[in-house]
Amino acid sequence: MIALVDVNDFYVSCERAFAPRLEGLPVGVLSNNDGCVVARSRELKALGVAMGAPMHLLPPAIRRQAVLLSSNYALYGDMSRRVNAILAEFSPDVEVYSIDESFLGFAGIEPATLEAHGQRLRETVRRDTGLPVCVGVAPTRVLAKVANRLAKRQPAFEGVCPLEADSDVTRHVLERLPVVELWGVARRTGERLALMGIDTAWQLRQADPARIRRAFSVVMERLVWELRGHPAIDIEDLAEPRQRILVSRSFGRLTGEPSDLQAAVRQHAARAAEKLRRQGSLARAVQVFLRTSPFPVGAPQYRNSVVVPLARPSADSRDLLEAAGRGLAAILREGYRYQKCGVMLLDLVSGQARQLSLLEEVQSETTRGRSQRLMATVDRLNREMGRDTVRFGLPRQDSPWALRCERRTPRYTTRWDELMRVKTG
DNA sequence: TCTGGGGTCCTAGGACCC
DNA sequence: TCTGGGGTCCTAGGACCC
Repeated sequence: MIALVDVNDFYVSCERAFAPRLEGLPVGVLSNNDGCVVARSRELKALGVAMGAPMHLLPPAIRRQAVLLSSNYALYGDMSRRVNAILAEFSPDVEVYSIDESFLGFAGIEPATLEAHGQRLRETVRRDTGLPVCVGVAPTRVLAKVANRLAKRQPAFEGVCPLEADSDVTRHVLERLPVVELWGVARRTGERLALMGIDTAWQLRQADPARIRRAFSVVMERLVWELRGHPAIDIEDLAEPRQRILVSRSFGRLTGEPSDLQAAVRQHAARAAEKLRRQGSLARAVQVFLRTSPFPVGAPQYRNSVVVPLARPSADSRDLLEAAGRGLAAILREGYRYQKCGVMLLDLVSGQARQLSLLEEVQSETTRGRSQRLMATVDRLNREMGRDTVRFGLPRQDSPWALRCERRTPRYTTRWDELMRVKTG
């Protein structure tokens, strides 16, 4: 059996764990730039605020009533690590799926004790972190997702719901579950399934896998098997290095200044390079993209991207920034007001098992060693002394592309200075 | 004035080769 | 005048997730 453990309204629950006065209030957490609502408490959902609703379009009455906070990723990331450390005590086999969800192998646990095991897990997480979690247990990941949803919505389960592959309960549940509520089915696929007369999860389970594969893809076929209780989905091992690394941001306000874009692209490239080195990889190409805002009606639109191959695989910020700068120069057009740009590192290879190319041999061991030591020093200084202690190029004060986050709560668990301010201020 | 960010997988179709 | 066909590799873009 597989358990899916999921923190209820994760970002909101993290905020509440440190500010109990938020309990019972309609609370929302906003995306970068305080743009959209990306997490909602039960009370905020009840007010009709949709996931992803743009903040500036919320009715004034709701904005007055609700507590809307900027996102505090340092806090959420740290809380997530704490939760997973606890989960590891309940299973030797934890797959971290996202910041607020993990799959646990529950093999070898007596079916009769599954529920009690799940309840102990819930209580431990609650006691040690203050966060509420729900647990769904089933033979496959897709069914565990369904079970988790039940655990969350039906109070009778008290947060833990086991679901067998073949039972009257399972059939009853799947018959009432719209197919678009399933993990892996969204609007587009839902529309096409509806044309085939498939509206519920149960109908999809009963469909012919070969037919589903022809009409859609192997992904959808696996979903059918999973619904029947046959495991067909492997989750990527999160210990595996990423295949691409992306850093992108919307600007705090639109800008057409080439120097703004250059500064932003350099910063994104530097951040991406840090992520690259953290996972011990080298990149063979750098992609740069930019775009105008799709929202203002009538404003001229432009979006473009370019891939710049590197002469040799590199994790040196100087190489990556240089390539990103060339890429930007190739696609930047004047006369537009840009909303977003980003840098993606592609074609990643392991730093150890790197293949030597002819070109690469030209670079001496000495040069390579020097580059690695320099980058290691930069990363260490930034880690120990704070982000941006060392950076490439000149900092700019008050740049238009700086993020807005006016409503962020203190980083309680990772910054002493901010914690002290809470206590004394 | 203000509309997120970072990933994955899969497929279609073009480029290229013989 | 007639202008192949099949295989492989790669990339862009679609769809989805949290």
